[in-house]
Amino acid sequence: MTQLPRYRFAPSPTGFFHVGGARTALMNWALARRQGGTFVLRIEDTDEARNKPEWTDGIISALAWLGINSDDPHFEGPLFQSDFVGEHLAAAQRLFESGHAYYCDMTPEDIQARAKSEGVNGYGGWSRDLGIGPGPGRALRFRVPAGSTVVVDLVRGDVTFDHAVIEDFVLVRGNGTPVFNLANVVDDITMRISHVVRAEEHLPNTPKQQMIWNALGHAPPVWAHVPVLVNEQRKKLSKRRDKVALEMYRDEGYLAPAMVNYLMTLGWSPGVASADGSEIIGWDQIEEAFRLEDVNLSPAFFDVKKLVAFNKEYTRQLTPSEFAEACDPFLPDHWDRARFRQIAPFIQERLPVLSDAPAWVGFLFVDNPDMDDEAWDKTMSSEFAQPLLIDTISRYSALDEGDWYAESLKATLEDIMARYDLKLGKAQAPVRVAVSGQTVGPPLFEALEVLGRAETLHRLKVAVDRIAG
RNA sequence: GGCCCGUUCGUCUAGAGGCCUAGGACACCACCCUCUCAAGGUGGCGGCACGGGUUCGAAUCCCGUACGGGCUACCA
Repeated sequence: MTQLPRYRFAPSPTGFFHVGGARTALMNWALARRQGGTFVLRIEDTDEARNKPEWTDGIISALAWLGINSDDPHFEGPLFQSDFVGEHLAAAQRLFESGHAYYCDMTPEDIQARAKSEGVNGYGGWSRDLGIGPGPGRALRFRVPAGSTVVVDLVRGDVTFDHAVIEDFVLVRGNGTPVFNLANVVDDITMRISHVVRAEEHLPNTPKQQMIWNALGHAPPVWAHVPVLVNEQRKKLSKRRDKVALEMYRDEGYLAPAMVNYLMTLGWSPGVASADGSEIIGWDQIEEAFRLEDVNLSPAFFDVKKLVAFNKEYTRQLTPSEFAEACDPFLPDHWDRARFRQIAPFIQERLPVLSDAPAWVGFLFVDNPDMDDEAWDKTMSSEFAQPLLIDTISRYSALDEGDWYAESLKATLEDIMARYDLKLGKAQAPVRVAVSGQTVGPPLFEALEVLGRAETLHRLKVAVDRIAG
């Protein structure tokens, strides 16, 4: 009987969800689903995290945003490492009884002092044959045997670690609490995890964990260590230096499918799955094509510029109503949503991120648009600006409300500009700045249509007065 | 310091000894299109870290060097 694969994702709650974690979660998710297996979410909850359940909620909602839904049949959890302490300790006891572990009464200070006086590095297995029994303050250490461990890794191949450089590491602290490596392995064993896919930084832990698996009488899982994500300095993305919180990208209006797609292209390529050479590829195809064997070995730079390019592409693919709805959370509450829906199609293919929406169309929702002084000076200093605006006012005034449409507004301005021997590109500039306060924005005439006759004429007059004054 | 991992355009990658005059995507530049900005089109810039092998032939295999990274807790 072959067991269905069980992938586990084990984030530690820290108050935000790291984009690197998002990527490994996505990889686990793709594999678990394609193979009909399970994605197990196990929270490595520390004391601090246990007192802050909102941290865990944050992880779950971040995963849901990515499309990893906890009500999907392939999803299991969340389970909490702290719920398994009993198993951890039972396993420790077995390890002690079978001789794979021994008690040590040296404190970290003792070890340091000893190492110094003996001129050695680290612990050195001083208590391993002393036959010390359990007791307060005594740590349980793993008896690392002679030899070496080969970690068979799906992305990196075989990696050999010489036991000579692995200390007799601690399994249970002097205070009786299990340590990460033990807890990790025991959790995975009790949950019958078959595949451990995680970031490369865990690779040095792996031989220790594999020894525990073996000592407990189990064959180790399939390992896969994917490269870390780095910043432009090629350092691992860190909370302090870099923008790593997935939530921040979500809150700025990056689309989840864009983020998912982008994250998956880091260290992996859809290859032939993408016939036209584009890296824009849907989740279904990712799920179908993703293979750990194809993951690159070197760290990948998290490039926000490219993320933005993906985001624009995904934004464009939205239907107009989907787009308007997606923008909604980023709009001030008092804005007229019907009016926004009118202009939305014209900014849809222009927005880098959804949170930019208010800046693009804000002039349509306020009484007095903010005037960009630089834009004003640059545009209104031309000699044709004032006369052209005056002509525009008079010709636009002649238009009835019933004729106040983008096409007629455009035709009228084209008529005017001919007299000044201007191209539309030049002629529209003073009007645009007068009305919106900016040199860039949505298509002018559509915006004027939305703005309305009265307000447009008012703003044009204000501008003429300002030039005169 | 020790152990481990890595190194193809600026960035993400394709590339499993001849298909490579090293392909694509993002970025950048130019031109076209165009009511600004986008989008789209065309073109351009730009790379196998270095040195030795192996081979008729190496981006691809081996060794070394350099550089980068990760880990080095009774943290997780």
